Amino acid sequence: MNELDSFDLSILKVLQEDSSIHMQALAERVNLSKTPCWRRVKKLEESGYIRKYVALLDHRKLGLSVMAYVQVSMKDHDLNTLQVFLDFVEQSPYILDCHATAGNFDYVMKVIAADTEELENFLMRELLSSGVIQSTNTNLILRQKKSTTELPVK
Amino acid sequence: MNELDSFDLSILKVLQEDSSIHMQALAERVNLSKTPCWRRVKKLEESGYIRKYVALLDHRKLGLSVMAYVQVSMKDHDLNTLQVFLDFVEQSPYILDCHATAGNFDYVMKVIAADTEELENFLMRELLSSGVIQSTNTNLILRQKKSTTELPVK
DNA sequence: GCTGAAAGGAGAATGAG
DNA sequence: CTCATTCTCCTTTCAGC
Repeated sequence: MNELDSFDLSILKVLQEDSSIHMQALAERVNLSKTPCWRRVKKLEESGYIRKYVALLDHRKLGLSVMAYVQVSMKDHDLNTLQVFLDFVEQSPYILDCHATAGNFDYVMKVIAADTEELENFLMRELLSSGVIQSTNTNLILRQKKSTTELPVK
Repeated sequence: MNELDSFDLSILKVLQEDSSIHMQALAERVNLSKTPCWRRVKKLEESGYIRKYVALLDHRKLGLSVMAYVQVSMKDHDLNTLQVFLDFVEQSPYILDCHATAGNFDYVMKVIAADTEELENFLMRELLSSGVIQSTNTNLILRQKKSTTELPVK
């Protein structure tokens, strides 16, 4: 699948807002009839434009009220140290995002926890005890103003 | 809906991984039969534990290869200035996240764009021209190591 | 390529035990 | 929760534009 036309883009837009929409309603919203609309969706799934369908949960209802950005500097930058760190990141459910950034620190992570105590425990017991971290800098998130999974399509 | 039991938590876990799963398969994975499983899902939707169902897209395939954290300081902190900024944030599709943080800056935003030029344009033309920003600090994301919408359930 | 219709089947939704 | 039933909608195939 090489290029997306405006129909494909419209479909992606709708689905990343609400994937529980029925094929019939989706078709109407993008001005197609059911069959071609369905075919396009399948194509977008197969070609990987649509990675997956997920349910988004309410973190507050789940008792996860503390979020923070944690900047991390590594002790060393050899492959082994890196791998230990990345394995840790992958495995930890508290870490929602982790990116290597240009700047003073090696990585920025977005972390979620039930409360500051759990966050503290995570940072001290789990993260630092992995042995590969030189220093961290934690910025608590005071208020979440916007958080979306919708990419700017079109 | 007050408390979630282990069945509910299992359901949430599965659905935030893959919401395209069929009710039958979901029921089997959480060791329930179809009907009670379906009833629990509906309850979780109605009570707001499940906020929405969405499709996650591949940002690279969509030509969005540049991401950055942009830290922002406001000129003033009166309600009006704040509102102008938040309206701008809400309205801009480039801004995926925006949080008020404890620290030197007022807000941290996660921004996505096609390339550095588009990012630059966004920052200079759109963000700064809103007139309420004092200063910004941009950290390009070099490599995305982990990015998940799955919350630590249970 | 698209539309429209139509058939079949799968799965969602409901009600009773 | 299980069972059984209803019913909606998905999915495919066909025709024709």
